[in-house]
Amino acid sequence: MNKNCVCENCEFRDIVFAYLDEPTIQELCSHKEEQPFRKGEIINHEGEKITSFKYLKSGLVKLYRRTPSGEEQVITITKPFEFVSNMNIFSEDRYHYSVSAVEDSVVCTINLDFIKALFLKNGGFAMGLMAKISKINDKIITQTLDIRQKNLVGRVAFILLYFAKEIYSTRVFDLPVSRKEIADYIGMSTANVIRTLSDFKREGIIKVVGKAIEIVNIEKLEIISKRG
Amino acid sequence: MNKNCVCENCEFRDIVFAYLDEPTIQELCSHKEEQPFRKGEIINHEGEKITSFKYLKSGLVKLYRRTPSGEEQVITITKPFEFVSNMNIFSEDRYHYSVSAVEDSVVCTINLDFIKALFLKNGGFAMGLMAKISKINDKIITQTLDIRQKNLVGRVAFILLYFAKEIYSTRVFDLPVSRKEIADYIGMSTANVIRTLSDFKREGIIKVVGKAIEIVNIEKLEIISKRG
DNA sequence: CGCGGCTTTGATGTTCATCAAGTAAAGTGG
DNA sequence: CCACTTTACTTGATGAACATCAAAGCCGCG
Repeated sequence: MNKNCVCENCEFRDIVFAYLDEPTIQELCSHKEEQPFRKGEIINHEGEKITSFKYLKSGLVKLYRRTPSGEEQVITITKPFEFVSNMNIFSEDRYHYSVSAVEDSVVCTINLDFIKALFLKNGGFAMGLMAKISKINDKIITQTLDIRQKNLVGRVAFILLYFAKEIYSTRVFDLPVSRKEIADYIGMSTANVIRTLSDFKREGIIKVVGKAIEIVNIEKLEIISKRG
Repeated sequence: MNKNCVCENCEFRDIVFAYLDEPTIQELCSHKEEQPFRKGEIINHEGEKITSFKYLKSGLVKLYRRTPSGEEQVITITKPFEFVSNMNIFSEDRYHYSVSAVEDSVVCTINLDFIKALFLKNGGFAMGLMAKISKINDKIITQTLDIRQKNLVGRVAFILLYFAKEIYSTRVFDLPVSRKEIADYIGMSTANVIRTLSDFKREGIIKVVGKAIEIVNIEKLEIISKRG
């Protein structure tokens, strides 16, 4: 199984596994495997069979699907302990969406049958997991609706604020994705995403050097995002 | 509680309550209340406290929210046994979205604490409910992504097919919503929804008289929806 | 039978995608 | 480590798609 079982310090315990007693956690831990992924690697693939329960321990991942016409639609980009690949483990036997690492990431994997058995046995665990998965689904739906409602500049502002506030908690960060991926995220063309970033730069709202972003005037960006 | 407890014939038993034994179902039934809603009435309101578990027994409902700027965003329109108001009963204490009846509807209501207790006690029930809620969330996300990817005509075609296939299972039906509500659903302007319907009519793909719709050439509509 | 809301259509303008062409950056093989 | 190749980024010009505005028709309801 895994070499160094450091589940003791895992944030996840507080969230979903809070209801488990020590022996169960030990057993869970012995069923667990940690898997590292490099930036760009695919964690799971649309259509693949779901055989394990996975959650992101560290890094950053992108949830996406491919449209019939072959383009990529980014559904969300999310950080540790939001196990986006697992939204339908109880309702489907195959993944509906793909997940890939947009930064070097570590994923913890537990046999799905083990989790299901635990779910059946332990009501508190079941409820914690249900709450967590509902929250994630809700976040995705809300974000999608928020984006849909905005125009181009509003969307770009929104996504910059999302990275700054939700993901990195700092006004200075490196974009983890390409301009095209941002475009696929907010449903715009790549050219116009770049154009809008250039506009923001010209107006002194942000500083951009390649992937490096600094939000200079966050208030203005908030206004643009809201008004958009 | 309720006068005539006809839960025996409720389709819901097969879905979520399949795991419950007869006494529990009887108890559940005695906790249940049926509530009728007229077309247009609000079933629950964004921001309201969630105090009960609700599911749609008959009719048709619209899940929506109001944007900061006051416009309505329709999230989905759905039929019985897809209890859309309950997607976050385990993760939030207030509704994030509003639900209203777009046709005369009957909603079954069960005290939330009772459901939660059952969820904790009965693993099978918990799993059934989890699967159901996941499925609904997934359906909403998939539909939103499908719509987002299409252009105007594709979206209108998609929504007509949705009513014809998913909701009414017939090529001839009455639109349960106004043109504006369709526009709010697919994220387009009302005028352009109407224009597109007129175009379809002119091309002989559909017949439209007020709210009455007949899909004449369903194959063509499918092509438009897919290509859109 | 007249009033108000929903629907319809045309005209106009804005927003945004697409195309093209050029530049920078990042791999890749010798 | 450098030349080469490829991929990502950038900007401008153009046109298509779509929203908005306005005016008129329709329909249900008091």
